Amino acid sequence: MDEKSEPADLLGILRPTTKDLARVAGVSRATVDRVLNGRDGVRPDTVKKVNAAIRDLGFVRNLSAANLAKGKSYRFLFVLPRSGDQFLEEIHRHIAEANTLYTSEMIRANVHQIEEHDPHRIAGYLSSLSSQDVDGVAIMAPETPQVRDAITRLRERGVCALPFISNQALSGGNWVGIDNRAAGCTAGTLLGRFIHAAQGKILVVAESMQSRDSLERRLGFDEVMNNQFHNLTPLPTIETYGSAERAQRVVRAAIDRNPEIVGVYILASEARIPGEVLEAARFVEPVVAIAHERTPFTSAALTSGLLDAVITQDPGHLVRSAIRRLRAMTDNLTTLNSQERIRIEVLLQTNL
Amino acid sequence: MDEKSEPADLLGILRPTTKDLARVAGVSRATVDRVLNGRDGVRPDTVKKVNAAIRDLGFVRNLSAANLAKGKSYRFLFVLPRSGDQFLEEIHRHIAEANTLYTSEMIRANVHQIEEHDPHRIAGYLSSLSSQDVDGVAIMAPETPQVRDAITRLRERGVCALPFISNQALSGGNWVGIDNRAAGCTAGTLLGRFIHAAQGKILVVAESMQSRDSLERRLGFDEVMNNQFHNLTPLPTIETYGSAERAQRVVRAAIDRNPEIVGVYILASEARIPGEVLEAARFVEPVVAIAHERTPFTSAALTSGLLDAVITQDPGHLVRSAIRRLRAMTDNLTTLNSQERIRIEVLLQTNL
DNA sequence: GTTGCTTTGAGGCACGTGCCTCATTTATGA
DNA sequence: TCATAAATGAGGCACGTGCCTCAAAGCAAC
Repeated sequence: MDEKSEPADLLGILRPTTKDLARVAGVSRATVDRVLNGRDGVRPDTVKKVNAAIRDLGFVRNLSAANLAKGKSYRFLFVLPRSGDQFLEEIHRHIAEANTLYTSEMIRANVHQIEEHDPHRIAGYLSSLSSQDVDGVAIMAPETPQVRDAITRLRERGVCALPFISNQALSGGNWVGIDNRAAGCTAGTLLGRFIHAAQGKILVVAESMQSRDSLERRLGFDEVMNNQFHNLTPLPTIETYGSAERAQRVVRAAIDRNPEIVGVYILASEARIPGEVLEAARFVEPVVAIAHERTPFTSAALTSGLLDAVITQDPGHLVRSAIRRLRAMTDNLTTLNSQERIRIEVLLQTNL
Repeated sequence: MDEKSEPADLLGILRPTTKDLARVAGVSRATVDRVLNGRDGVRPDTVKKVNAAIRDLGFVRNLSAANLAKGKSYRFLFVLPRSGDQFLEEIHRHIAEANTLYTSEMIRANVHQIEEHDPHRIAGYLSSLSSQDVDGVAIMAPETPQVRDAITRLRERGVCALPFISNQALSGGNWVGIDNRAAGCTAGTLLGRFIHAAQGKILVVAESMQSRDSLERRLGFDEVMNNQFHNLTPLPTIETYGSAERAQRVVRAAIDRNPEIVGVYILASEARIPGEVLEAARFVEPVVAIAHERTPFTSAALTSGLLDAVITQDPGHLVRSAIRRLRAMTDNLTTLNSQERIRIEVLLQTNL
């Protein structure tokens, strides 16, 4: 493997076909086909013979040929919240890009937008989908029992379902998004080490603590704070519920109540709303601030010095990874899944 | 695009074929074939008619069918230095993994190892390759005129060449690896902000400053230091040349000469050699240390506290990205290239 | 009008697999 | 032993494209 291979190997890839399988297994191509595609009416020991041939020859189905024969195309659907923040806009843009990118591979990804805070409607919509309409669905939705059940039933109907960005507990590693606990830890470590004050309090702002993402980030953040930075005291999470007016009120109040604030951690994926409040606040002492997701706002805030670091996941990578994962799931290739870890990126003023 | 598409769209992807092209353009399939594959002997206005049909129908060649018909497989080659550091071992492992992952797509990647410090032999080996043997080559080699020329000639012979991890100036963005200047900036910012001392010196250790990577990292690092951290003075780069004995000597000497060292930046991709010297050094005051690449050594060093941050690029992602890029280049799909940016990852004790 | 050239058409086979049908063989139970 | 069912084989068509041959048509110069 490490050494240069034989020229014969470099010269071309001659892979065994179903004909070879039939020859080696001593059966007909029809029987090979029955085994390969799991049709019944084949004696167990015949199945064994064919499987042995598959193993011996190292047969791997030629997906191009199979897809061509089946006239197969991959129809994927992204179910996203309607709320139009800057991060989601990027996601939309990258789905459109991915469509042109993947046309030659017969992949088509559509988008369905849905009210984020209505689990019933999300579940209802998912229930309306069948394997007739779509091969795989990437779902970005808060974790609720309804959604969880809808996903389970969707899978039972033969549609691949992939939690997207918002984690779902049931997924068991099979989802696309960052490890939010690790992201919270990263935020905590950077904040702790960037702050030079002997002690002080940390303001923590989220959109809502109902989402699993925020919870996990806060969990990782607190873990680091408690273990490593005893001089710093994180305040209870302030929730904006996506409202600028409310953000203005509650953040302002927290700042007034706590003059010893030396750091700010914005958990929310839309940092603009709490960010603008902070910008107006003008702390007496310089405050270290960290937020999530690269958006026009956070990029500008890094440059201006309002933010000191931004922890982000690349939206293009998220989209393409989801598509690749859905395709792999559709084709029953489990191998790929472990490989598509989404990386946590740290943006600083100097590496934008 | 943002709204749910018509059921008809979801129900299946019926894409125009060359037959449709022939019908719409009012020519035969043979002529369509001549135009599509750039054969000559077609009148200019006939070409125009076909191209108009391609545009009107939004025709995109079905790559699966084309590859099947051509019996095409992708034969790729990774040309890597022989020096067996831990980072390269990971690369090897991921190439092997990628091979099983991509078999069903008719992709095969081999490895050729070569003496890193002999540009002549590298150039000679590259010259021996032709499009008969291989479709694309990912090359990890220091930038020298010989190698540069060999790459140019390789491309002229119809073999895709892709600089891999080690940048080559000529590549013009078409390479796989991180932005090393940005990585150096990241190192500088983290080091500067992690250090709480009022002032001090920074030890900078590289394997060799002859590689473009190291130069670019140092460039970004100095930029940040000069602009933002006037209290810190980076020392001239110490080179280990990959020798533990030499590292021991020169690093030790630098430490003895500069008692005011408050930070260490290890540029080299193999951090183990200088790292072990540092470990033995036992500074009087705690020193902030940053290195590159996740390896068993750096991971352990983060956990033990020897290192405070590791800036890394995911080897699996590098390998898979290179393969996808080579395939796109082979198929003349330029779109993908911009999308395959490799992310700089920051590892801390808390997010391993 | 003839010759010689260029351009176009018609048709077919191949790639590897999926999915049919129909005939034939083999095993099972009465 | 025979009837019936289960298992297997033989063969063919389809998918969309690449690539080939050979014939026919168009076109130019003589």
